Amino acid sequence: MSKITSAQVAKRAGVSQSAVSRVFTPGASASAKTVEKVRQAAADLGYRPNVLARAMVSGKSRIIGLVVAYLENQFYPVALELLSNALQARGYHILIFTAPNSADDVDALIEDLMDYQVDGIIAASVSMSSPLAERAQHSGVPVVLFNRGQESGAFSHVTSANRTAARAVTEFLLDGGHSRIAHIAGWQGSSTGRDRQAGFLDAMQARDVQPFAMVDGMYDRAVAMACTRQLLNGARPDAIFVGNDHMAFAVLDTIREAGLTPGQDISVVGFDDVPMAAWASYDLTTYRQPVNRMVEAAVNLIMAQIEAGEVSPQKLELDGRLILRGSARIEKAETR
Amino acid sequence: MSKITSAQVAKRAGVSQSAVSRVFTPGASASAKTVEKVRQAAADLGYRPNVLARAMVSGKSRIIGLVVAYLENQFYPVALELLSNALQARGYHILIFTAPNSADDVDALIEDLMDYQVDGIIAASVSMSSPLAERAQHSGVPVVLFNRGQESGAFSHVTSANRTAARAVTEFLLDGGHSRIAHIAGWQGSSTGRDRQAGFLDAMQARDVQPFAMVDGMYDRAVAMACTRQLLNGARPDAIFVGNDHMAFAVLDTIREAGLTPGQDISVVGFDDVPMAAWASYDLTTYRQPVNRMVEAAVNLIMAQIEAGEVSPQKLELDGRLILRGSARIEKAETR
DNA sequence: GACCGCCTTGCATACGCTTGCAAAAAAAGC
DNA sequence: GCTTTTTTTGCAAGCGTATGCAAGGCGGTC
Repeated sequence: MSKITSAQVAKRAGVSQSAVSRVFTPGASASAKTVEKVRQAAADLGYRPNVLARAMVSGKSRIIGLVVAYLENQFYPVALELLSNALQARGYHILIFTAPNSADDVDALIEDLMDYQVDGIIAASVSMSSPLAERAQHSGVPVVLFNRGQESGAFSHVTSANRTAARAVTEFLLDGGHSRIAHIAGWQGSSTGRDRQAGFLDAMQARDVQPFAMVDGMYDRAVAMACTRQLLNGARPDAIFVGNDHMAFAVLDTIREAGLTPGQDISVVGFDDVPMAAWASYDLTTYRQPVNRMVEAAVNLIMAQIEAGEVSPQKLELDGRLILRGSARIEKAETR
Repeated sequence: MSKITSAQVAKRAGVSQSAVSRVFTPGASASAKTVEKVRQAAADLGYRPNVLARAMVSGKSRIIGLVVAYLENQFYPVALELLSNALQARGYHILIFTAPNSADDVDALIEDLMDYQVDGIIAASVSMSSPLAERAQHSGVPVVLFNRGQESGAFSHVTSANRTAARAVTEFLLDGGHSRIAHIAGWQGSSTGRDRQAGFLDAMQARDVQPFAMVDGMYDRAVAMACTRQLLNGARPDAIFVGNDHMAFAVLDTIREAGLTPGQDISVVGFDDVPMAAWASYDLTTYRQPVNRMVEAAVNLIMAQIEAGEVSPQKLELDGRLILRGSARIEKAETR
């Protein structure tokens, strides 16, 4: 019922309020016996410093705003958990904002977010509008884009080396003897979707082979299924490179629904390597994004920006690797 | 860079700071022209009220602490998203705390949580220790348990009618002509795990049939797989009722791995009806928890407690329904 | 035109804490 | 023991906002 304040603790310990504050402020000076008296009194009363009040005067809330969408894609819950743990370990916590679809709403949401005086913003799977960029920049709140790039140099971001990775995936399929390769791309409104598609095209052009088909799967299960049905109609591709695992599962389901066997009749490769990709029912060959390292990098970036103040934005691209499983035929020579 | 304060807006608008405050406080009185002047000045300067400062004086932070674990179980990301949206719609936001395993750590974490002066706590898939209960109670912070019950009358909670539901599931299997029914239970350290197991036993005893086997799957994929392998060894069950979908997927994978066909050789029924259960590769018959209604109820509960202050804890149990899919054989007569 | 009541507005204070400053106390040096 | 240096401590001023209170402004009534 009652909130205990530092003043109450001070009275009980027979010291001044500021003494109490100093005891609970790391790096402040206090004699051993003051510390002892205060600790005791605090324990008796069940006192804990009020983070909000502290935030007001210090200007640091120890809150990181996380904007997230696509939570149905397992990649994000996983990343969320890792991010939360990493930040908790450093004394920060995550205030969640689930992103709506329209860009306008995202702007409103970020405003909302900044009202909380967050120390930093991590935007996962969300692009930011330019006016917004200005706002954040102007308020001096560091922003890190996670798993999404930004051409305009305003923000830091951390992604996979999507283009290179997609190129590697495509080369793997070509090496596997596939010649009719389709690409169900990630949403073309996102940098990841575009970059992976570009990598796909890079590889195809380098080998001088025409894409069998290329469509935008919108990172959506239903759309991916519809695309797949379309592809299976008539002359079929012998391989499909899918923009992420979430869609790849839909593709696999659809292929089976058509009575075909993935990895045999058609090869399928995804992107992300979410835990589910390893589950027997899907057994999806996919490019593993290094989530752990991505999270670590994102956290380091935002911490550096918070602590150092002005830091020039960094664009980090991390390498992952292709994980071979059963959903895609493998080059003869490579078969062990 | 610069934070705009209400005082700056006041100066520009030629009014007092309190006038500015009143314009941004719903339900406060201000003349049309003051409102106009202030709004204009605020827009010019890009002013937004500081939520933290507001929280300090009003004592309401508009932050809800959410403690969550098991994010790899799709049920929780889904619930998280719904919760976040529902709360955002009411002007609240979620501060995330990912729960560790040990109970001690949970306590530490809640302390941590209360430092942020959250207006309420929603604990999903987490039990709370008694000392903690006292702390929260004493601080007057409403707590709602989500998808987990609590015998001690301290907190509100919202769950499915787990026992009844599990009983219905089991009866469905019995009606389907199964006689060697095993139960891979949810973690027996959780109320949901225990209640569902109790419901299973209720049904079995009512029909006077012995469980083929009953083991604790710990809500863990690996454990569930191990249990399943064990069960498939030698004389097999003809049906397995699994404590949640997350484990049920593991069971299905394991059954297939053994060369058997779920729904034909062995029936499998899960609990939750996460989106993935409907995916073709799993096609899992399962009991649908009414997540939408559960979330709605949890939000209403916590709001009521926040606004009304002292409210006697409510224990809500919502009904869901069995969703028939391909993973379990159906009673002859019911086959359409 | 004087009087009454109501809506607006500014003043001042409080919320719980940190922190610069200067005084007091303790430690160190001779 | 006395001065100098260092550490500890209390005082007081904020941080940005909400709000009770009293003064001011306004229209309406007779």
